[in-house]
Amino acid sequence: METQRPRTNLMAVLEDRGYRATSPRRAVARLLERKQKGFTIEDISEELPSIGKATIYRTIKLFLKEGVVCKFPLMDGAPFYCLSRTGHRHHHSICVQCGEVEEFKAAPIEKLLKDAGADIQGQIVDHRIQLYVNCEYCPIEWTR
Amino acid sequence: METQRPRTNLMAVLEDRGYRATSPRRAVARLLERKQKGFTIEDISEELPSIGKATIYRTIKLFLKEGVVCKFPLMDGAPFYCLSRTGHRHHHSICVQCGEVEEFKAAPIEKLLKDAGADIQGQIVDHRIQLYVNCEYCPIEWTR
DNA sequence: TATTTCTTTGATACACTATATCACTAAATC
DNA sequence: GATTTAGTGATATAGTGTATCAAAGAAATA
Repeated sequence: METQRPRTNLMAVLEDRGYRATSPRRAVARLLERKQKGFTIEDISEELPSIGKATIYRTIKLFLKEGVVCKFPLMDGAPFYCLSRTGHRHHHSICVQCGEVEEFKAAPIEKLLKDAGADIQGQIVDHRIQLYVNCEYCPIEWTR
Repeated sequence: METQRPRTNLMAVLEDRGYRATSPRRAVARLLERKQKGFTIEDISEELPSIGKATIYRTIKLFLKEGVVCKFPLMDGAPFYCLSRTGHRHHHSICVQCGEVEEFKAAPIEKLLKDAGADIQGQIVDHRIQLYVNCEYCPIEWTR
């Protein structure tokens, strides 16, 4: 049996990859593991004021490289991060009100777009999809 | 009959919207109208060195607001711009080698994702799709 | 066309996200 | 415990973009 949201042991990932287990990394890892929603670097930095910002950036970037954290733009382009729960290729739906992030998988993009009748020239190398949503727990705001 | 790539009269768009026809704006408009590919702010600034950078940013932002220019991130997140040829809702495929940008339309995202079997929670408010491709005129590089 | 009004410009300072540098610290290894 | 080497924090710097504000110049009016 598995919980609905399996959480990676972030520190273990780094140690497995040969990185050192330092206390700043442990602190960031612990904090991220408790995150239920997406976050900004500023969020992390404010919650761990004793850790240098450069280290926050470096540590998040490390997690990003190791595939346990994802980065994507909000609607206004501002960078936003979240824990990757599956590790597999996926996309994100971000609640524009509360910052909750859900992962979703879709058919391979080529098939998806072909089925949709899109006419793509050339060979697809990579792709990005972001969905901005009102999550099921947030009242819908029609101000946009 | 229409050419394959109808080009907007950018200056006319601004004048129709009540903005003043200044010479920096005319210069940017003329330059953009000749662009066959995507571009960065730096590109424009280098090609129009006598125009202040703030004005370049302001003018591109104006075109963005009026819907005749699009902005999106490259694979590394760097901002990239292109002329909008259709004006309608669409997505972009960007050649990772030459910067050529093609617009494509797809079925409404809800249908597209539903057909693909994606399980989306909540109400979709907005979405972004970027395809990174090798365009038909660029040799495929397998270095990635 | 001269005058007035009000938008726009360019220079500059600043904000924000992120990386580079480098002396110092602290893990891991010997 | 000493040595080696990776990592840290402070700071400077880079890149993208906006705020400010005096000066310039469109457009409107007389």
